[in-house]
Amino acid sequence: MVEPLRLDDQLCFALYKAQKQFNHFYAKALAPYQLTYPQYISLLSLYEHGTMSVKALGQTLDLDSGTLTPLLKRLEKDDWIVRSRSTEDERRVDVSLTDKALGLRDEIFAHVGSCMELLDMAPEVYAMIRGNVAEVDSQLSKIDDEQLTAMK
Amino acid sequence: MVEPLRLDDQLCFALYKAQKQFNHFYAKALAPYQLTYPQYISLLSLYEHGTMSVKALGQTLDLDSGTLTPLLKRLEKDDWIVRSRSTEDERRVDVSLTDKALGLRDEIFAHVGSCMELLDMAPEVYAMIRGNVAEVDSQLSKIDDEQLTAMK
DNA sequence: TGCAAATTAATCGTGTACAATTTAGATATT
DNA sequence: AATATCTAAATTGTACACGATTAATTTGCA
Repeated sequence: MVEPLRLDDQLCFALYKAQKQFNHFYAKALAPYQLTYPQYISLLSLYEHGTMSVKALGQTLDLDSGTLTPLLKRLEKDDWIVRSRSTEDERRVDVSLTDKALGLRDEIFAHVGSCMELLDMAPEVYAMIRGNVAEVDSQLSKIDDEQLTAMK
Repeated sequence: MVEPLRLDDQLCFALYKAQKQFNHFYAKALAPYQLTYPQYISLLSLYEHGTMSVKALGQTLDLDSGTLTPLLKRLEKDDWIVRSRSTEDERRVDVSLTDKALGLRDEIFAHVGSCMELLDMAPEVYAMIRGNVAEVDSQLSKIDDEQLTAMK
């Protein structure tokens, strides 16, 4: 007597689909700048924190060097960022914004901001849902890997 | 005077991170069965709807053949599904579950169900958040691609 | 000082995603 | 029937994601 798992009842699936919709939304919104969503949030983090090591950037985005290294190389090729080996600690690679990136900052913020208005959602509702989703993230992160693997 | 976009204020980023946490959760929960999350939801849809064409399966998951074809080939190699060219319409490929998949159905549902309890979230809260996220998905899907590209 | 342990990026392999193209088969129209 | 149109799946190319490994440095400590 096992409860069947229906796809549309599940939070994971709702998140999975919504995240893909956002990806599509940003693909269109960012098309003028030839940026993907992961590239865009990398720039957002750099706008917010300034020059950072790959490690530090990865911590703000929950991404490791296996994802970031090729992504940052593409951003560098398109002149959004510069990667440079730190002189004080040769293990580190510092990522900094180019003049192009700094110059386009306000324009990108304004453009994305106005695209966002098409979502037509009240700020309080938006913030509430964001908080709920962040809470789910937080709860999931508390689950120990061992708890899950020991389950079997 | 442009409003700066802070990463942690944004719904898209909360969704992005929560979805990745769920991926990690399912990677561990599904490890005994050697299934990835996209493979798992493909099986869920087949458990729910029975044999389906690649097209129909893709419609339930919002995925196209570019993603599904290689994924289904892997599921077939591991004896979860069988792909067979339809006789009535030779363009179609029908996907059906194997005896292994049908035999493990209840066990998988029970196992994932008990892993899910570790999330420790009240059913009403879970359902409320799922509904909110689905609503965001729905709102995003209403935005015309032209509206966005015309924005520039 | 000298060397083991820890840290940081980069690399490699596997598995999605998705736009765009191709191929084959079905359907509609003349 | 012949051709154009449409449809389904596969293929190709680009870009993440992430676990695991490797290489180069730095740090801790005997």
